[in-house]
Amino acid sequence: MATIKDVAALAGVSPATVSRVLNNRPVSPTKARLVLDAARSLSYTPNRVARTLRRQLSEVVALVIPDIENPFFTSLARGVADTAQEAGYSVVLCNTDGDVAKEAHFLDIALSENMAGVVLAPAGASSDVQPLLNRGRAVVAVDRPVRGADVDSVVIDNVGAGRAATRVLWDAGYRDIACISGPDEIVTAVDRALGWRQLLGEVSPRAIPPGRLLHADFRVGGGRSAMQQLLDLENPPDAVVAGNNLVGVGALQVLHERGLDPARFGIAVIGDLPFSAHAPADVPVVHLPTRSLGTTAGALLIERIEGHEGPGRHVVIPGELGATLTAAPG
Amino acid sequence: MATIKDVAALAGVSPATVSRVLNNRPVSPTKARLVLDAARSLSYTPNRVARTLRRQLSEVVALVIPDIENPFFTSLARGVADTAQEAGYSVVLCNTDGDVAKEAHFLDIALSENMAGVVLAPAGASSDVQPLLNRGRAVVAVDRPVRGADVDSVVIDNVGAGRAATRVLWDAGYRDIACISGPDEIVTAVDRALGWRQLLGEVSPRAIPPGRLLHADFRVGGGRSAMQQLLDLENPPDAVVAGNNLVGVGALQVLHERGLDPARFGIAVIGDLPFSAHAPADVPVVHLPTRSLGTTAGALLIERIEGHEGPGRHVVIPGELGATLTAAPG
DNA sequence: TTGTAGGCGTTATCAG
DNA sequence: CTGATAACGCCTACAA
Repeated sequence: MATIKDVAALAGVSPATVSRVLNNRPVSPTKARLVLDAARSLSYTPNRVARTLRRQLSEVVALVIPDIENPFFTSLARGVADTAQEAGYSVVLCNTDGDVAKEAHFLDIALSENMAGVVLAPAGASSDVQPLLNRGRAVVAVDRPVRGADVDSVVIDNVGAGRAATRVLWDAGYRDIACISGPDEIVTAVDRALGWRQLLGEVSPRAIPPGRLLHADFRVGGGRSAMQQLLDLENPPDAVVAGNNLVGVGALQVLHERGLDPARFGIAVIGDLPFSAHAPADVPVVHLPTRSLGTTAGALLIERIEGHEGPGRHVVIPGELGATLTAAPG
Repeated sequence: MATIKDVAALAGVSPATVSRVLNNRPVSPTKARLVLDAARSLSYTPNRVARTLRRQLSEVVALVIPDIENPFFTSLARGVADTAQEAGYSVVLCNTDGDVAKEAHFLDIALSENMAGVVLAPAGASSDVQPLLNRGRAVVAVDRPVRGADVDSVVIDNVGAGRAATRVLWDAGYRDIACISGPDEIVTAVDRALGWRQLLGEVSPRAIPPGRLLHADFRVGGGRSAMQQLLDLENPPDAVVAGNNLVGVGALQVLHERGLDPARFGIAVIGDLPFSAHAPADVPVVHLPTRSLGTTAGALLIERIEGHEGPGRHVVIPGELGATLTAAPG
């Protein structure tokens, strides 16, 4: 592998001059040309490890997410990558699998690899980003805030999303609306359930019957078992709000397996149904602009990397009622 | 940030000894304890950049894929990550978006970051992995082979998958079976179409009518427009083989929009339908063991990293006829 | 504008 | 078993 010295030797200049050319520092055009030619003929690539060691900062940023198989996060990832790449940073993706230990591991790697920044979609109740912050690294939380640290965050208006999903069912005439939300240590799940409860409190004089709120795993399997549980009740509800996209898929599977038509047993989903192969008409969806979530987080991160100081900024992005067909023409 | 020197000073030993303790080299138990305590109290983390610079090899491997939003690849990614992590390597994911330039960029990063290896799902017709190989880095191709370089590869039996999908339709009684495959510069697409053509040639005396093979984009949109095109023919086919999972989703969307029942207009999909919210009965699927694809590729990569020499090994994994419901209970 | 030299944090070599 | 020292490849004062 060619080093900066090899290039210098071939070009007949000092390594410092080569470095200057490569970093656009003032160098005489003659020598610049010499260096460029030499570099090309040796197919020289600067060693990023050495550069990072010296500069104390790499041009890589990490995006740490809890579930790479959830389209919510992959779409978000696209957003982050677009923004970061435009600013000259490469994004590497780290999948924590919802495991706080793995998350800690990746945060540690980001630190000790001298990465410029981290966009973190926290896996659990708390994440230790303090070492990163102490070293002056840029950190942005996305989807869920990071507790105990004043970092920028970009989140969905989850209460609003919960309200919207519930309202659409109420307006359609359903009067006993259950809610399958996520684990109660996840704030997004709590907030969406809160929105559901709020809206019902406003529109309905009656108290919510018991057993109407379920905390499921935020995955297909969680949605399935919760839905089964609801349908097996003595007096099942007549509609349900699915707390996220995967829960929605699971719930729809169960409805379909039991021969229940989504147009009769009401269902509204918070988050777009991924790769839906069927028409949207029957299933109202609160569209969550995941891509924007990502681009916004990416933009905040870049600003921090470029030196923005000050207290944490908190962006809340609203969802909007829309159709199911997200993976549609394109 | 604490360095190895700080730890050495606090423990009253030399940096070399600290390094030895941290790397499990023979050190007297007394000093080892001293070092460990000092390290803990300074919450010392070895600087990976420096370590990598010195060792010329990091403990990170890259997984380079063309479409992070395709569940085929995210599932594969899980497989690679599992295997690699077990062997002590961290996996970072690089999304090329099907863009050869981006792919080249990430390969370059892998090289100049001294990553231990790369699992590559090639984006296009050719990928330049030679610089990696020249430096002795481990490289494994997955999903598609890398042309012009003798690297290990793990691929699906695409011809077999094409045959299986076609056969199930033929056996169900369909006699005019079209095929929507992918771009003809992608070998997986070509092979699946080949399987389709092969099987029809064997079972049917008649020639295939014109316009029955379409090369679409391997995404939902591609499946949609191809399906529309087929249905708009003067004499449309009575069944179709969808060349991959996303094309299958697109084709099913169009069928549904036009009120065509998949049980009457036949469709078989190569690859599991992601997040299907409906019952599998109507849509036969050739299940592709993506996770195994990933774990196998990961295993080959680790072997190479650990020093395995010799010519490229080529693993072909068969698909199997199965049900749609992949995101089901669990 | 250019070159020399030192150091980023770690590990490997070589004495002791 | 342990310590001093050089080197990994690069960048950046400092000096010329």
